[in-house]
Amino acid sequence: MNLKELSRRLGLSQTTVSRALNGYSDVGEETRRRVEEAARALDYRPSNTARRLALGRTGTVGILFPFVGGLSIDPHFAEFLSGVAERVAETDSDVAIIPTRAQPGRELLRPSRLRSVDAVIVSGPALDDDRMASLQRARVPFVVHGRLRGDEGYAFLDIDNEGAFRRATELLLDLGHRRIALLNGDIALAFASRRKEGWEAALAARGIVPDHGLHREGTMSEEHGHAWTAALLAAESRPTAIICSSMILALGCCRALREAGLSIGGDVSVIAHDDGMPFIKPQTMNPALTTTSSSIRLAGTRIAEIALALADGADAMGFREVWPAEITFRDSAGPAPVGL
Amino acid sequence: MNLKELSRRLGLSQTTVSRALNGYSDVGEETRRRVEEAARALDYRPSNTARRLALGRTGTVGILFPFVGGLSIDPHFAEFLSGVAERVAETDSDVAIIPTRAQPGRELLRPSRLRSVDAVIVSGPALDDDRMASLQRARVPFVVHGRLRGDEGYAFLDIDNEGAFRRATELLLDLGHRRIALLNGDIALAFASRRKEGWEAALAARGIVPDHGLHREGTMSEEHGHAWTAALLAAESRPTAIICSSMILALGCCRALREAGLSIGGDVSVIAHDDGMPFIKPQTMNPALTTTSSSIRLAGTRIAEIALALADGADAMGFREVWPAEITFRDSAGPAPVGL
DNA sequence: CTGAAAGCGCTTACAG
DNA sequence: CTGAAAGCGCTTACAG
Repeated sequence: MNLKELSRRLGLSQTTVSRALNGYSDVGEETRRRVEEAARALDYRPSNTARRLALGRTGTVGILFPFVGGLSIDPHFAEFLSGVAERVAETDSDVAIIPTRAQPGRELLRPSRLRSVDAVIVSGPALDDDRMASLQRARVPFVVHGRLRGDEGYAFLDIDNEGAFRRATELLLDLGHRRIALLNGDIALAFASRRKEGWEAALAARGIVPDHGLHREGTMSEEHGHAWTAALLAAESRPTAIICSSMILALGCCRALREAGLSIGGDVSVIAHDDGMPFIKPQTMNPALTTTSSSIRLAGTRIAEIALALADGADAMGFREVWPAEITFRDSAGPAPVGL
Repeated sequence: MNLKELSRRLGLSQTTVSRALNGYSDVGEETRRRVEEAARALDYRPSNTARRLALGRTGTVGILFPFVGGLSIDPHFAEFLSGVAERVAETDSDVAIIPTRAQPGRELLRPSRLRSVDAVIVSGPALDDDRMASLQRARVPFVVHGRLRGDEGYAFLDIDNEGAFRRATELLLDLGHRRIALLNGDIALAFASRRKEGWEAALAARGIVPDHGLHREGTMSEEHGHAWTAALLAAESRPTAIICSSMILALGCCRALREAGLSIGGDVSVIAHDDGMPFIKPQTMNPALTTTSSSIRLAGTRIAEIALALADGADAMGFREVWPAEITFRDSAGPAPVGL
């Protein structure tokens, strides 16, 4: 059942039927009713493809995976994607996943893919990320989740990673900690780099030279959280506090602390960044975890909104948002143990 | 730059240019070369939309979220999705995410979405799932990850959930355990239901009446793993072994056991189902976890292949696969403690 | 308020 | 080996 057939049966022109179905005001009340009824009865559904061709819009928003480790959708990205998908589903558009390989220099973005898309969401930019440049060259509207140093003329939504980790570090310094470790995400990624800067800035402000042995970075897995913590504890001079860039790292970190017989919040304080993932919650840990937090899912829905607006021709420069992270004090952060 | 313009510049017909670009054999060698060169030089990229309209294919594979808790992409589904996306990316097709609401009876599948899709992947079917029926009515080719009871005439790929959990239970029975708990996924979902059956069957075969107080079900979160285990330990007659339907549940389960001062593999044995998610690995746990395992990512790539084949008109009845799960014995499963 | 017609940018029988 | 033309199924000035 297509438009031609439907209008033939109704004895109306395609024009009128199309206008009736699309809610134009200049269609007779009675006519509209007849058309809508017939469409329902005959189970007519317009072809999206034809619609898109006629409208000059593809009706899809593309989403690029985080740059590094690009082949797996990690839980953080999954939650972000949920937010994006939920918001886009409220419209007539689709979300298309555009996997990109991590090999630098190799055709990261199949240009043909970009033709199927009205706007693109770039997730997890790396410090030397060239995807934004490619997109600009291809003149595809895009918005970045995160941002690079100079945040060069594109739309972005980022959280204040530097500020969040600076404040977390300050909080620990205020509690008397001096050896504060940071278990970070892949340092090639922009967010991890900023978090490191926040940590360094807070230490430097108190005249402490950051000990780079206390900074670990890589994939944010439970395994890494565990291994890095175990290694830090084995070193000659162990940290009294550990900041984790994700709840998953924190899980592994806490496991290592418990295995070492150390009390969390007593012997070693822990602060974790909480992206608001529903399946691991800081408040149900034991002890409850002090966190910096920001909903990555909400970021997804907002970014989807921005992408949709860009697809509609909005100016990218109108969307440059930095969200603050919230600090929540719970039991896992306590005073530095005395006598160290 | 479109086909019309490109062919005008080349002084050729659209027909010839199109055929040259699409690798038809009946184009002059010299002509093909000229066309390809010009296309590159002028950065010509065909419109996917127009292509799709002409070909009568949408060039996209849709994927439906797991039925329950449909709004969030949980880590298991994310890993599955990674496999799907990776495989589909090798073709010219796109993956479109089609979120469905969990409210039963409400327009779960916006029919208009199904028009944008050549084939659909249904993930996480529920026992009373009506999406398959909808898809059959709409005559959209689809493949299900999982299956329902009667596996009614559709393509599916499932793992042997019943067998895996039966064998896990048997293994524990062989070690002398009698009170074996099962921390399960949402029992409304087909996979959880089958796992429960496997557990019951193994117990029944040894003349043990399944104690339904030892069966817990719901979202597979760390929090639930912890809370359920804590509750089981608080009961008058605690289990000596616990089977977890996912590594995330196992994480919470082990945390509760450690908090209770119980040794894993000694006081209480643990077996977990491992979907092969890269960020939580059973072999790096302490002790290493005994598992039933099957790569959910591999299932994703295979399911994508099936969906692609169905889009090409393959017969759905040719794809009915049940994959076995592998059992790996590690340290978390030991003999039942004596004197209980 | 309604319709005839052109156009979106491709593919592909069909003819030469 | 190449081209003129129809067709995919919509939308939308434009005319009446």
